[in-house]
Amino acid sequence: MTALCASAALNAAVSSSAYGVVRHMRGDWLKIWIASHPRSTPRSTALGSPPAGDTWAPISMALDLMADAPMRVRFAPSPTGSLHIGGARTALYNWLLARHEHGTFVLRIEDTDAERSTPENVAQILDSLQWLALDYDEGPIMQTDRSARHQEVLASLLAAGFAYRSSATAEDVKAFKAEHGADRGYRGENEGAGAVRLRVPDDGATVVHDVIRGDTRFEHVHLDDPVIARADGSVLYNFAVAIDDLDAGITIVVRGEDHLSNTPKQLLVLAAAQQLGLGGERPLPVYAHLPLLHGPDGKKLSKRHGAASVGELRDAGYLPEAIRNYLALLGWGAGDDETVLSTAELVERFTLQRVSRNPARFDETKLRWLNGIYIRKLAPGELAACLRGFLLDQQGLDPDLLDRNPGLLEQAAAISQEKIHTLADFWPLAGFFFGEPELDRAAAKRWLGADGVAMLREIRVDLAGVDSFDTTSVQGSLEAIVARGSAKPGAVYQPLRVAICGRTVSPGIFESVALLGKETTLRRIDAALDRGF
RNA sequence: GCCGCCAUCGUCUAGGGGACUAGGACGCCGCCCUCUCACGGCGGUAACACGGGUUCGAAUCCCGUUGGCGGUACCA
Repeated sequence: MTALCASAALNAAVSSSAYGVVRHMRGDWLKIWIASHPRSTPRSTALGSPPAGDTWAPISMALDLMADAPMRVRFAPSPTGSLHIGGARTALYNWLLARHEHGTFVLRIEDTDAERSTPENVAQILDSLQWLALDYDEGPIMQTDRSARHQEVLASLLAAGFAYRSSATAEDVKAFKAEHGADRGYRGENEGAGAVRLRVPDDGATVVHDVIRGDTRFEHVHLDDPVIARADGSVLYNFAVAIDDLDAGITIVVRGEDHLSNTPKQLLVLAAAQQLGLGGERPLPVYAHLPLLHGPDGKKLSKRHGAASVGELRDAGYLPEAIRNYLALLGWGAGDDETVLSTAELVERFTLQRVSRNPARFDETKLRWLNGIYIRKLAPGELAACLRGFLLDQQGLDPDLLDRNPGLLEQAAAISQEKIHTLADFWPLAGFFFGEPELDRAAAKRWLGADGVAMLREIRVDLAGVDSFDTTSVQGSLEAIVARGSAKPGAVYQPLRVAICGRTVSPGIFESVALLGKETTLRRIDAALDRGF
């Protein structure tokens, strides 16, 4: 009992040191927030009495550990597909935590599923992380590279009787439950051959110390003996993840809530390894299970939900910093009413205590809004650089189109900046600066009727007489037309807009005409006139 | 089925016994600005899942119900 308390306190102290969060100090005892939800009512403990529960640790022990137990976190994606938004959010939270605490961020690739893991997926995940600017300090550790160590531990577990070989099938497990009750965990026999199962004791329970959810208790009697290695000896997730986290010295495992139910199995593996002295002096990690991300319909996020992967977000024209900001807000809040937070501010303010327990829906409209904010924050030159990369790499545009006229992209970017929400919005709005636009028939019908054509003739005459053709002079010329006629401003500007860009929407008309230049503007007016409506 | 997690506006959230007539942001609606679209400004719409209990007092603590989600693979 005493030993149990001490080891729990040890864990608590280590994890606490990792965040540097100490709730209370009383005498020789220090209260740590990990064992119950940080925002829950503190457990009452009489002054001077021995600490109740496992939220208290001796101060001396904690201080010792704090000194040399820096936080180590990891992100461990499985390369069975591209990096999805949920994975990106998990990576971001780990990264923010590591940077906030000056800890270490380890990347591990969980490729033990040879059937579904591919090098292409690994490359894509690495690329997505790099694009999001989530840099790691160690790794990538390939899980398959660690098979020697896995085999070593597996053999020890087998030899010591913590695990056994069994040929039991899913049907056997079902039959067992039919006989012993649906809530009774499966227990097998050592057959000396077959898959390796971990032996779960019937009595007792494993408690997951979760810094977001508090303690979650899993009664052993309900737990199946988990299969930890295939019949061919290759190890499975719940085994490999536990050993790898232990060996990497991970102090806190931050991952999706879908792993919560698996955690007791991993803890049981860890406990067995520790009893065999296979983990050195290292304390076990504590856990933080993040709420899941759902699609707009409340279902699990999938390919059907539009931009579900980081690559698709990139193709849709979102900026990495906007994505980091938005993803951070999905399950975490700064506590005040701030929603626009730069990455530096995120690092500064991020703590696990403020992570929500509720699942969140991925809603692209808010991301669009945030992305617009970040686009407007960019200097025109920076925006032009972003646009150039996007148009060339994501949209496969011919570089000649952009480079034919040096400086044009930056100027077009400058006058489009407050009108676009994503990089993808730019070309439909401002592509007419770079080549002949397509004419929108509805726009022509509305604005290039008899009145429009007459107005266009008048505009053509006046603009032909403008010499310097900068924004100011163009504006003066066009406003003069409005002033001397009885037409509303729109009756002057819209026909001209449709003539030069083919549609009713464009950047400011004065800026657009000036940037397009006198020659092109007049030519497009003539073309519209010739077309005859 | 079993085991577990979760439950505040349509969405993301603030809230942790009295400060709640429940705050902010996105969206939506209206007005202002205005050459279009945007941007910006102002205003509005809209939520404590339900039922018990504890308490002088519950969005907040407890229990139950309902609902959602996850796990239950020789996947991760």
